[in-house]
Formats: sequence, C-alpha cells, structure tokens
Amino acid sequence: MPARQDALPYEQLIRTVLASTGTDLDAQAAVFNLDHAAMDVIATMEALALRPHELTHAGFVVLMTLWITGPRETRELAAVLRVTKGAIVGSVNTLEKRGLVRRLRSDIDRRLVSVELTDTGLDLVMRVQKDWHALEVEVTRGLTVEEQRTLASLCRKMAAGARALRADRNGHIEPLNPELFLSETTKMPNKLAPARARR
Amino acid sequence: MPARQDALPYEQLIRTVLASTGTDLDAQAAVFNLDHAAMDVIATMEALALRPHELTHAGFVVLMTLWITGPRETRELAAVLRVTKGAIVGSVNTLEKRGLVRRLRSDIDRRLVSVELTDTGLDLVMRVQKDWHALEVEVTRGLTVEEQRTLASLCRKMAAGARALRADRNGHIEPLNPELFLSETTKMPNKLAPARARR
DNA sequence: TTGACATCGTTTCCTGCCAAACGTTTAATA
DNA sequence: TATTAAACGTTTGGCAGGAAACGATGTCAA
Repeated sequence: MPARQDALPYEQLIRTVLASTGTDLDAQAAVFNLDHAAMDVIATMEALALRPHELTHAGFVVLMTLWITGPRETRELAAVLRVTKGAIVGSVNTLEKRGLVRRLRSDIDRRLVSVELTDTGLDLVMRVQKDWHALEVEVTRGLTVEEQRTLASLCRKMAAGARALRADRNGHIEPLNPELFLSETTKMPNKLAPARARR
Repeated sequence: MPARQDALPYEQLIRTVLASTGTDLDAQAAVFNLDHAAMDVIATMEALALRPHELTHAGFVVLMTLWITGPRETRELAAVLRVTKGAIVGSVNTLEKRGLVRRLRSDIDRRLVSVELTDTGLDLVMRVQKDWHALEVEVTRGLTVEEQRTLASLCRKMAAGARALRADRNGHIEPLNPELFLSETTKMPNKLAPARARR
C-alpha cells in the first residue's frame, strides 16, 4: 500500500519541515489526514445535501439520532453527539420552531425533557437521509468495498485511542457513556446511574 | 480485516435501521466513522494539548501554516485551511492581539495583506507543536505503522473524492487551488490568475 | 421530616465560522 | 484617459458550540 507517494504538496512540505524535529511522520500523517479528510467530506456533503433542505449538520444529526433511536432526553443527545447540553438546547430550539421535533416533559421526573420527532420531522429526515446517503456513496466511490471497511475499522481504532487518552489524562470515568442509553428500550429515569454512598 | 465486528452499539443500531432502506452500509460506515473519529480525536487533542497554551484549534492551524510555509496572505490561508476569508480575519485578529502574528500591507499591491509569525509566535508554535505531536503519537498507539500509513492513504482518497464531488456539482473549477501557493517561494500578486476577456 | 447535595434543562456570555455586502485597489477595455 | 470589471481584506449579522451559573427537581442520610 503506497503511503507517502500520494501526499499533496502541502503535506510534503510539512513532512520536510517536521522531519528535522524528531517527529513521527506516520503518526502525524494519520492524524493530519484524518482531520483534513473529515473536514473536506463533511463540508462538501453539508453544502450539497443539507443546504437545499435548509438544515445544518448540527440539526441533521439530531434528527437522525431521534429517527434511529427514538425519543431521547437532552442529556442523552448531548452524550451521543459529544457536545454540551447547551448546544443541544440551541439545536432543538431551532428544530422546534420549524415543527420538526417536539418537547415532552417527563411526568415521572419533572427535570427531564424528552425530544421526539413530529410527523413532519420524520418525513423530512427520511427524505434528507436519501440525499445524504447518495453523497456518501459518491464520496466513497474512489475506494473499493474492502478499503471502505478498512477505513471504517481504522477510524474506530483512532476514536478508541482518543477515548482512552481522555480517560487516562482526566483520571476519571466518562461522565456519561453514550452507548449505555441505546440498548435501553424504555426510560428508567434516575435508575440508570443509581446513587452511591458519597464521602 | 474485521469490518463490522468492532462497531459500537450505536453504529450497529444505525445499521439495523438503515438496512431496510436500501442503504450501502459500507459507504455509510466509512463516512460515519471518518466523521466521528475526527471529532473525537481533534476535540481530545485540543483539550489536552492546546488549552494549556490558551490556543484554539483554529488559531493553532494558522500558526502552524505560517510556520511551515512562511508568511501567507489572507486568501492563501483561507484556501489552505478550507475556511472563508472572514474566518481567517477573525483568527488573525485574535492572534495579533496576543502578539503572535503581524500584518504587513504589500507595497506592490496594496490590496494584499501578508501575515507572518512574530518571534513570540514562532517560539510558541514550536513549543505547542511538541505537545501536539506527543498526543498524535499517543492517539495512534493502537495502530501499527502499516495501519497508520493505510489510514492516511485512505483518508487522502476520501478527501479527493470530496474535491471531485464539489468540482462535479459546482460545475466549475475550485476558486483557488490551495496547493498552488505552496510551491511558490515568492509572491506574484495578480499574476496567478490573469484576467480574461469578459462579456 | 429536613437539610445538604446531585442532576436536570435552560440561560447567558464569549468565540469561531460562514455568507453577504462593502470600500479600496488593481487590471482590462473602450 | 475614462470607465468598467474583478479581486483584495474587512465588516456585519446570524448560527453553533463551550463554559459557567441558575432555578427546579430529585435523592440520601441524619
């Protein structure tokens, strides 16, 4: 597999400069290209698939998550999408004004707000996903199926490396495991993380 | 190479839902994981390596570009970093207030503003790059060198796919090829894109 | 039962980014 | 030479995200 032959001039220049600083060029190239490729791909797909529907990427991923997993609470959306609760509130506000999602205050625990798709929202997200997926296919056209699977697998390893790094440096467990919620079919407020004796 | 065995529960749920909609799950997984991995990696590295230096990722990439390529004009920075000129102005303003970069109005073409590192900026970016690179090594620790090279190569293919898609849909050439500038050692204002007969 | 504490969603402030519009400067045309 | 078009950097307005603080609600131990 060719490694450096396909590097663009900018990247080659980086390699030249950093080579004299004791840099691990393979690690550097992995992170650099991962970042740049994601920027390029997402920005392009957002412009071509989402803008015609007057949706931002932030709004789209919220709608997609609600479609895939069903109604979710604010904290769950924040954990799954890896942003803060405040960001979710902003996105949900925008989507709610357009009538795409609906807020539901829990009767069991009145602190909780559940967000769910409206019929309009479900209709929209299914149509937008078709456009989005058409671009997913086009943008990966240069890769064989085997390469696509390899890329996905290596990206998962990188993400796992980042998670391990956070856990290591922060010295504590992730505040909320985003994967935890998604196996739950029904809500169990305040039972997901039973309180323990403190102090 | 395992492809789907390492997918996390959230992704597996996506696959289940989308399988009934005629989705190319390999293309979907490639884009999905590329996006999520980049978010995870960059956010983690930014928090651990940049925040201690009171730098944002946006500011850091500007400093890095100026270090690697030498002084650059606003339009060049925008093209290389794939953001708008306005975004560059904002980042440069912030960096200028801290005395890390300096603006230079061209005498040849007074529309042009060149941005260059100050001594303080050069000193900072070299120190920050060490911290940044240490995390690049750590975050890629889970991959063999061969896997790192494969990942970089596949990411380049994805980025190329995105560029081809933009060129295809927009029906026109990229307004400014970011790679063009980097082989230029000296500035040639207004000679890069000679005007043509109009109307 | 009550008081201390935890957690929820929300709000506010700040920063970064994009898109559009603007004034200035340069280049091309008549 | 005068006019017109194009390209430059900047400004403005709006959206999205992070961090911190808030009130409301739930939990636990004394």
